[in-house]
Amino acid sequence: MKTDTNNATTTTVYEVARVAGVSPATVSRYLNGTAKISDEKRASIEKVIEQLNYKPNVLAQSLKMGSSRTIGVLTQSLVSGYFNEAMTGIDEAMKDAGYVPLIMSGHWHASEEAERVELLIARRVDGLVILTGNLSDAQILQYARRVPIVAFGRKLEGKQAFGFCLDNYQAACDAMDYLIEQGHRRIAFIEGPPEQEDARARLAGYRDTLARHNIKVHPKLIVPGDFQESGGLLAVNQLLETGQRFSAIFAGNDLTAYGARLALYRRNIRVPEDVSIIGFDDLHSSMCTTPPLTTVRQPLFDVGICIGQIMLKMINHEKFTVDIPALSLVVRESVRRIG
Amino acid sequence: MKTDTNNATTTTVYEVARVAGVSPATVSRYLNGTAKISDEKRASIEKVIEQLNYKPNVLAQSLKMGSSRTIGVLTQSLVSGYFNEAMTGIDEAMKDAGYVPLIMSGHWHASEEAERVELLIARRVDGLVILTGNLSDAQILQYARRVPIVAFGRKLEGKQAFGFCLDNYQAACDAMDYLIEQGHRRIAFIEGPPEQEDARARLAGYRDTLARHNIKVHPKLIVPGDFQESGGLLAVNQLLETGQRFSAIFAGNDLTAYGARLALYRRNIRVPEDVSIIGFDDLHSSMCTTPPLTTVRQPLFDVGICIGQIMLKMINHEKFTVDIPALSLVVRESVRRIG
DNA sequence: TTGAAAGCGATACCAA
DNA sequence: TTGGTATCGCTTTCAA
Repeated sequence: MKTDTNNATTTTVYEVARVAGVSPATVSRYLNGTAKISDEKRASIEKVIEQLNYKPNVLAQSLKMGSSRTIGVLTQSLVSGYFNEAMTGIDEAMKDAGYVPLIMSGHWHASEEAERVELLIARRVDGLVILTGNLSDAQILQYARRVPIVAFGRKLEGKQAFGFCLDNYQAACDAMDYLIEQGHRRIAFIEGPPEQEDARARLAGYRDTLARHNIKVHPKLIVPGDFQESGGLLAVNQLLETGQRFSAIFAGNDLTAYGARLALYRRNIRVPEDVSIIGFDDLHSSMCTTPPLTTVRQPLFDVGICIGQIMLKMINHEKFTVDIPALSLVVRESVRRIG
Repeated sequence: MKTDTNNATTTTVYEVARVAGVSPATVSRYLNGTAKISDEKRASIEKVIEQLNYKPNVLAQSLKMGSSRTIGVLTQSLVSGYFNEAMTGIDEAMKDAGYVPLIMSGHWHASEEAERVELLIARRVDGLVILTGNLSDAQILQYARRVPIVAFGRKLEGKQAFGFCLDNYQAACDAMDYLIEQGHRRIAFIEGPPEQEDARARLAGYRDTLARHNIKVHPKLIVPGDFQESGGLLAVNQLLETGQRFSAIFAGNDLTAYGARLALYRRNIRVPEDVSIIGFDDLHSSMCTTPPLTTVRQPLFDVGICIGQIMLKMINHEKFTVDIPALSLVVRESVRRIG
């Protein structure tokens, strides 16, 4: 009942073999270089392939070989500069090995993430990359029994599973040290979603560094955010409306910093003359904000490369060691020395 | 010589059938609801599937059905907010129909694009979406003989091909009308890459609108850019260094506007008090620049939805009509009324 | 309603 | 070096 989608009849190894006067096995051997072929047949096959514009059906190959040369990537947002920088690295690291990423987004929603993972597995991806998200470690380990997994944004070690994260805590400490070194004492902090490990680590870095410098942690200076611009905007409004005094803001991430900066702009509070801002992530656009944002650089591209390399090793059952990329403070112009 | 990648033996319809005491055909029928099944067998199958945690092999299904339920998307950058907003729309539009996007990037390089397209076709995607890029229309039409194509960023009409673009020219005219209405006469324009149709259309809109208002088109006010922040920065530097006078800048796109804004900031030129800026694209972050950027909104998400819907129709050989989303000016705070 | 078997397009083993 | 053929996991006639 169903008509062919493609008008042109697809050419197959059989077709090529027939026209070239050889067996399909030989054509396959030619394609994969699996065995020596007489020059005569080789020439013939080459000609026919050219002439018929034959392209092997990857689906059939995958089925037969038990490997789709595809690796599934579960991201949380197709539009996030943060995730997409990592995606680029993954793609870069795997493409030379002939792997193609199949990307799906879980939108930070555990049940949707689980659904996507099942979809990816059903498509027989050779490996799975999970970029943060809300799945439990137990669930991931469970999936790892079906497919090798490398996760980013959580520590994980298992039979076919490996996960790592960057040292957000240390980087937050460094950022705070910098702020304090620049003379800031009353520093506001805009949180990220508490269910995200990274967000908690940054907050911890904030608190601990203050404590280490014997600066009182003022609870009113810690305001909730959501890692989005709107959260940053609201947070600063709240800070201002409740009359807090602060000379600097440590935003949970760059997006938050953007929102915070806008809230300040609205009230004619200058950055960095009146208030300093420091972010976290170093999104591409942070280079061009007004003023350019001082922030913590997350080397996401390198993370992606790293993920890809581990994935490759795992797929090939090779041992691997990991060199986790380091976070670093990038000083631009949104923080001013005071006092 | 090669060991199984997956430790667990994959369960198949045969396995399920054997355990459930039915034929594989019946299991398949159950899976697809292709025929009535006795309650008894149905229950039995259900139980076994559950117990064996059976998931159909999509690869095998695809091979058999001649459809991979995958649609290839050729984008130009994995990190571009511009493209990714469209991606989201495409994903949204197609996922309910069970289609999954397979994304590859051509990086604005015709030969790489061609390579990716071949890869996508080899994977037997059911359809292909081409987001702008540098392939020739002829090449695309050629590919369309093998797979249905919908292209964005070019007008195209063919047997299995359809392409559309947004009216960049008209939107550029609108933006210019707005600037002029606000009293601006000396308006600088930062170009995009001339090989991109959109860039040319915007420039044409700039020129023509000026002409229509009997305002002299001053060649020195038109400076090259590259649709990146750096291009915008350089362009403004050039403008300033060659001593041009201008009260407003029409940036070829938002990224360019960001760079331009930074160049101005560096020289203590205020926006919009001293110079107004208008962008094009309305990237998400343009909402939060300082000041928020007045720009032309490209409804990329809607474009994505539109692309997805057309794709679906094409795959199903249904007629379709297209309602091309409109561009619109979004007035924020980067343009000031003068004179 | 059900089962047997052919076939999707490739690969690789076994013989020759 | 080559060819014949079984097989990957599934769907779908065709018969029963």
